Amino acid sequence: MTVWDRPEPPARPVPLDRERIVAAAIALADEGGLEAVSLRKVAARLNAGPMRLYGYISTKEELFDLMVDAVQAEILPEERPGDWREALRDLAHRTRRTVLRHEWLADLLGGRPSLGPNGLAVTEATLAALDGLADVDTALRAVEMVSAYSTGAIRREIANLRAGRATGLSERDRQRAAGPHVTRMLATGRYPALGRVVHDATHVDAEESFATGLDWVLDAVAARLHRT
Amino acid sequence: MTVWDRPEPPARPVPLDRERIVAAAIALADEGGLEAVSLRKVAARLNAGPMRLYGYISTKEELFDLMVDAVQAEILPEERPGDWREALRDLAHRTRRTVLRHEWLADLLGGRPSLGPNGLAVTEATLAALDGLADVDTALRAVEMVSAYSTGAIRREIANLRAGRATGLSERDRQRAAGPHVTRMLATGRYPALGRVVHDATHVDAEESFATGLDWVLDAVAARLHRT
DNA sequence: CTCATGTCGATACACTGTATTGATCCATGA
DNA sequence: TCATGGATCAATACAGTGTATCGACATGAG
Repeated sequence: MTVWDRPEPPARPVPLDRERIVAAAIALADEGGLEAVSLRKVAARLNAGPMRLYGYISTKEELFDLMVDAVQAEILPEERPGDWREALRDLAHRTRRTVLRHEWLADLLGGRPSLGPNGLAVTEATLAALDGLADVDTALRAVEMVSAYSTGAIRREIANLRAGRATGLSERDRQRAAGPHVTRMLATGRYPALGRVVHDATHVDAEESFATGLDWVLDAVAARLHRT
Repeated sequence: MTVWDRPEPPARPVPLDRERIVAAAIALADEGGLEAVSLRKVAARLNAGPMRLYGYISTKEELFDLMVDAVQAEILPEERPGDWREALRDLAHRTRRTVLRHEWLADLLGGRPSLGPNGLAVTEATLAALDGLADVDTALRAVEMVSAYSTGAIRREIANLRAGRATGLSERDRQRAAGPHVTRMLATGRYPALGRVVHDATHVDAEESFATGLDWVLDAVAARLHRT
């Protein structure tokens, strides 16, 4: 058997690690949303068979967990501002911007506890902002409230954004015209208060709306802090 | 051809409507979570072929929308309490209890705008609570903030509940021991504030935690109302 | 050089949402 | 009364999913 008869040995498989796998999955999700992430496509992007991934993760959910933790690194600020209020505000806005960069994050954030290193670091940073300003119980309550508001508000923002994209209307148009369906519903007269709002509310862009709500929430925190 | 040769005519198909379809889907979701809802299973529960459903809905997402709207009826109170604060609190707690009855709702609520009749009715009821107490802009901001907090907090509660069920630990144990993984992470010393909280925080059950956070949020609303 | 070990990928399975297609029914017009 | 048109429904089909199983093969030890 000469060299010419023998086939080349199979290419040594590309070395793999979780980081590479997660990066590929995130790239897919950034391009086509969460439903574009399939184990087959992730593996294909790494020149590997689908089953190869099961050495590094044991379920697709675990891949999602890793993805969330990876992008949560983008939330962490380099330096902590001195003021607690500024720190909390900054964290909330960084979270929002991160989700805007990775819209699929809205589908996962809050869906499971974030126990990865970066997820814990975000919680740590939030708690640290209130360090020494309140007893642990108050601080915990405050952090939970702020993050509940943030994730809820961000999720709605993304939902509206997607809905707007689907109907092809701009955000402004959607609030006013609200689409033929909502217009018809309002015409029934069964939603008077809602009708007034749709008709009279002054439009504010999403970031400002988020910021205002956040300010209210932070006011609530401030009230409890100073009471101590 | 005698009667004996001819087969019986095929059973007239069971009449179908969206209500029946949605009810079947909700039953499936209540039993086995959202991922237990497949068009095939829903159809089977109604003695119909899968394709039959496409006369009533044109996509699975639409079925989800209908499911959400259907259970949102459970949120609406029979009578509106006089006090705005009581009204908002009641709506939030009703939302929470509804999600606890239908855990899958946590995965959908906030994921898309709720534009069905009941979804709009919930928004209407929330807005109506503040009617005449503030200008439309303030009222809208308040409603958005309260509902962002509610959905965010409820979603986290369900997430924790599921995680606890998965590890078999009770809610109390999870907060203290937090599982071997978190214990190990805390031992690294990289999360000092978090460590203090896990160690020192007094345990409160989920409902009380939700109620407290909600009170803070409502305080923030009150502050803006009286300012007018 | 041989053998055991453990890793990798092909195959397979049960299942998904949905498009297409063909049969079967009812209501209508002649 | 019969034929015909149109609608309704079920069967089949397809491309894709997550994951279990298992055979082959390269690599390290003896």
